[in-house]
Amino acid sequence: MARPSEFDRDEAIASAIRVFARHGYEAASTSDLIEGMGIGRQSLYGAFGDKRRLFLEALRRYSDGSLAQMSEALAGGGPAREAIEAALLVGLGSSDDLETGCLGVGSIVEFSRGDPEVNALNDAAAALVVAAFAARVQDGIAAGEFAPALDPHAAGRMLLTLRSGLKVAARGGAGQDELREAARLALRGL
Amino acid sequence: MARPSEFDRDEAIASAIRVFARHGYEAASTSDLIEGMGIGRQSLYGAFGDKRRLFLEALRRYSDGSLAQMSEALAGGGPAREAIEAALLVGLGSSDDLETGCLGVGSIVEFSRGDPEVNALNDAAAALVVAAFAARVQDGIAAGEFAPALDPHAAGRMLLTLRSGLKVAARGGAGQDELREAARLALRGL
DNA sequence: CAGGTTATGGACTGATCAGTCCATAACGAG
DNA sequence: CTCGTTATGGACTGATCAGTCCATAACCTG
Repeated sequence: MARPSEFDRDEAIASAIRVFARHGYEAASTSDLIEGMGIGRQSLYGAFGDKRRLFLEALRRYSDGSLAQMSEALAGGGPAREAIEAALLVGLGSSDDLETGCLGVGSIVEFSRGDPEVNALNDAAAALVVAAFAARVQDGIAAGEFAPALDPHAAGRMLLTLRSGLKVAARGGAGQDELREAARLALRGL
Repeated sequence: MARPSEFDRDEAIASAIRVFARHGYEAASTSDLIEGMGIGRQSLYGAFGDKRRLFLEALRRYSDGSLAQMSEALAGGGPAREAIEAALLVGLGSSDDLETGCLGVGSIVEFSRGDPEVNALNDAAAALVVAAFAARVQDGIAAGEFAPALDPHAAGRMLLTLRSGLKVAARGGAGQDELREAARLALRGL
């Protein structure tokens, strides 16, 4: 056969996610990526195509991981309100770790609606997050925690919007306590 | 004396705000700025120093204008809830106008806490917005609209976070109706 | 009208960008 | 051990970047 890769593809993408999350797409140079991923230039192009395709793969994987974290939080057994609060706050990146950022929010802010493939990834991810929130809201209504008149899907969209705001606040330096208090206050409406 | 400028400085900055809001700081080239502002290269450097100082001036002016818009909405005579909802939604950029963006959120996402001067501008702007929200919340408590136990300052921070989320949603393509519904739902907690 | 001053536009610069080329290295199959 | 195949690293390319230089144009004061 042939010479095998010297790097682990999953680890390399995880590193690329960090680089893109820190700098954004445009401002992350291929040299940043090579250094951050610990691979050679030709390996990057051979394994991932080009910077854009690497970014799309990183965005897809980031969204998958983020949804998994939130789903796990939402699956918690306690009251719906507490599970939703936990899902809102999971993986935000504390003030200890100022280098992290959200690839989803970052790509929306950077590209707006200008890139069809980014749109498709973000739209799909948003639909899944909204659905996950909506399902837990529905549970809460059934359990008598929330008002019966509440529209679960609309509540889900509000919670996604709120989470975007929390991510911006976290990236802007807000501490864990401020974020939690903001989440709690907004959740009082459910 | 000397030859006078052929362009209006305020209009040029307003144009620069549009260019930076659309592309972000890094991705806005000096050629984009020159074209968007309708001035020559040397005029840009002569009048504004360099790209970075132009950006800082644009960010300052954008924040001033944004605060003015929100203050005007908050000063509306009706119920506090309606004024706050209006302030949350003002100037978000509808789906008709997909080119606009928020320089404040954009700079937080792009720079995180990495640029001290950007930090200072954004921190000052955030404090003013939070204070404006908090004052109107206080009014609402006094008028019996909101729960007396509500902490106005914490509510103000939540509203700023919510507004950031709404801006991300707007940039991601959300329509005016979705944005309003999300704002209303989150406001039910006050 | 003349002279000092500032604005303007176009050519230019060194640096950096994403992406390619190519010689070489490392592997499995025979 | 040898050969075909794939991975790797370093040099390289044309394009674009932010910012500068300079000759010229336009204005106000005297």
